[in-house]
Amino acid sequence: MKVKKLALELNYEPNQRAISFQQKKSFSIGVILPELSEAFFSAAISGIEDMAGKHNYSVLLGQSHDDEKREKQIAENMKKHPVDGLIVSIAKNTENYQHFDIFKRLNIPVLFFDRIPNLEDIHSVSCNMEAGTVQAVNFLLDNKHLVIGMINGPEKLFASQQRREGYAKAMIARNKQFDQELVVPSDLTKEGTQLAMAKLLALPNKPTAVIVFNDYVALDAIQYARQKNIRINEDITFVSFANLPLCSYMDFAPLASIEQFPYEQGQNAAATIFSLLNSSHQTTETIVYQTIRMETKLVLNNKVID
Amino acid sequence: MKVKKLALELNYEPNQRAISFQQKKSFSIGVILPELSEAFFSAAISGIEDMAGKHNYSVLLGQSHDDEKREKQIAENMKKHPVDGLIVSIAKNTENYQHFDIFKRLNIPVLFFDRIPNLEDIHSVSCNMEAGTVQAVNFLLDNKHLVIGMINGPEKLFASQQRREGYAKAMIARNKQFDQELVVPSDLTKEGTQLAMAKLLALPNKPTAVIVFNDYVALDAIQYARQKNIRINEDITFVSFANLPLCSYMDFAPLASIEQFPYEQGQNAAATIFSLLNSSHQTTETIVYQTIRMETKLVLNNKVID
DNA sequence: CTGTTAGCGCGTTCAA
DNA sequence: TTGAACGCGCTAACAG
Repeated sequence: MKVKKLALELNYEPNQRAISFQQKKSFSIGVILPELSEAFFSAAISGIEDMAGKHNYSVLLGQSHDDEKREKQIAENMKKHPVDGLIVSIAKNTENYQHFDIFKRLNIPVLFFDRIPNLEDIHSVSCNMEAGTVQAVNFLLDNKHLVIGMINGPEKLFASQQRREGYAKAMIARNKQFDQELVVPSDLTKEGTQLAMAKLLALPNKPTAVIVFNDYVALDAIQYARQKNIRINEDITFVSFANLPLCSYMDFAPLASIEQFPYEQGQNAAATIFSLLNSSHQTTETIVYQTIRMETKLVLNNKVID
Repeated sequence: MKVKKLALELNYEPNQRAISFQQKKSFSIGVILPELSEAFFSAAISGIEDMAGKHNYSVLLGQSHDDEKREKQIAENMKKHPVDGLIVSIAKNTENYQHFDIFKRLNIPVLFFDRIPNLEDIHSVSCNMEAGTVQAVNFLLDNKHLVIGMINGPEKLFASQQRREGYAKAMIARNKQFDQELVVPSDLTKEGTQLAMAKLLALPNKPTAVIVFNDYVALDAIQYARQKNIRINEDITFVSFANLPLCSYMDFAPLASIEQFPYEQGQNAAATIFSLLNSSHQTTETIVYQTIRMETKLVLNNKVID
């Protein structure tokens, strides 16, 4: 107590750097995201940061710009720093995950988030996109749409596979025929999306509704359709993923969105990392891989002006 | 060379933690922002992160959610970590800057960014909002608008003072009368903005153009005007600040925006911090405070659909 | 030029 | 219960 009193008097402050060094802990977790300026990811990091704050942890940020090389370099940086845990949303072209192997060797947990590799022996937090797509299809079928198109993402993305899978399963579950031609991929650029939309419109059985990979893609698709004088959500109804907050200010936005709760997903990811950090203290021999699937929710875009 | 060879063989890797400890450097800079999910800030951090990467530095992120208490706590965290430098965009209600004083004592440079305190002895990177507002006023005057309203931000914000100042100066420079009543504040919430818009519309000399604090506020103002059956950019023209990328997808958005180049501003802020870090090595007796003002640019919102 | 050592600030351990 | 000493991994200073 004498020490404590004196410590306060001299306003002594422990040197965190020394503690980090000695404890072999940095009290920070790394987060690697493709693009911070996308609403989904900025909401996610917001959730991660808030949860980290609650655990008195800091967040080290890296942005891959969807570039595998940059992603590798950031991972390197995070390893050097080093972080106690890592949350990663992989770049859209990343197919090699070796640059995350070192973390396993160093006993630093890596948790994949949203954009997850299609692997078994990893920790992950993501949305159940298959179920989400089923929700979308059911919504459209319930609204008497018979021909449903889909503008999907790049085929190698796990998220694209899940959407396709959900689409097919939902149709079959409702005793409808699943037509391959109604699913067209986009590379997520405006041009790619326009091309995809053009393909759908050129089909003999032109769709009366389209499920789109995400809201950004939806806006491009809608823009293209309007240029072709198609009445949005009348001639063709759009349903999308993500639910951008700004959609409520738009006159022509998807009728409904599959909400993925990025903020909550981020919180969940961070919470999971912290639980892994704590459990890794114990001498658990076998690693139990956390695969957390969060449910999506179909929400109508409530237009403020109608 | 023998050592180097052996080091490679054993694939020895230096322990960054020990280096940090010994060198008293963490090779990371802290960034405190009010809200990451706002497009402006997410673009800014993108620029900061990219610049930091070039210097092999990491970015430690904190989000104040415009809460002074939270801001304080994050600053505390950053100090403990500790970071080598700090970039801060202050919360909108922060009026006390004492929680940043400790950094000065620790010889850790603090650079204020965009939301800057109205003080002399600080480093800062921000936009010249006064000049930006002059651009906006001139644009409107050139387009034959005689009565120009302004929905400003909270009056104690430096950014609000600058806009007001710019408005007044621009009018006087063009030999027009500056009418106080045409400047109404909003607390930046939707309700506050609607109230402000209502005030403007109730004036005897109703404005034919309105300069709005930022694009988010503009969208609320426009929404309110539309509900009153006012034709946007016909009955009343809107000019705003920030230039949200999604505006190009909207049918009713401000006619023009004062672009603030958040990404470049972020890069600039980071570059400035690094120059401060290097210069603080030398035994410079007197601190030269960096006050960097970046110029804005008026851009027309090019509608893709017209 | 090469090899050795002190010491950074903490927590832990061991001795008193 | 209290206090002294050690060692984490590195770099800088110093000695050979």
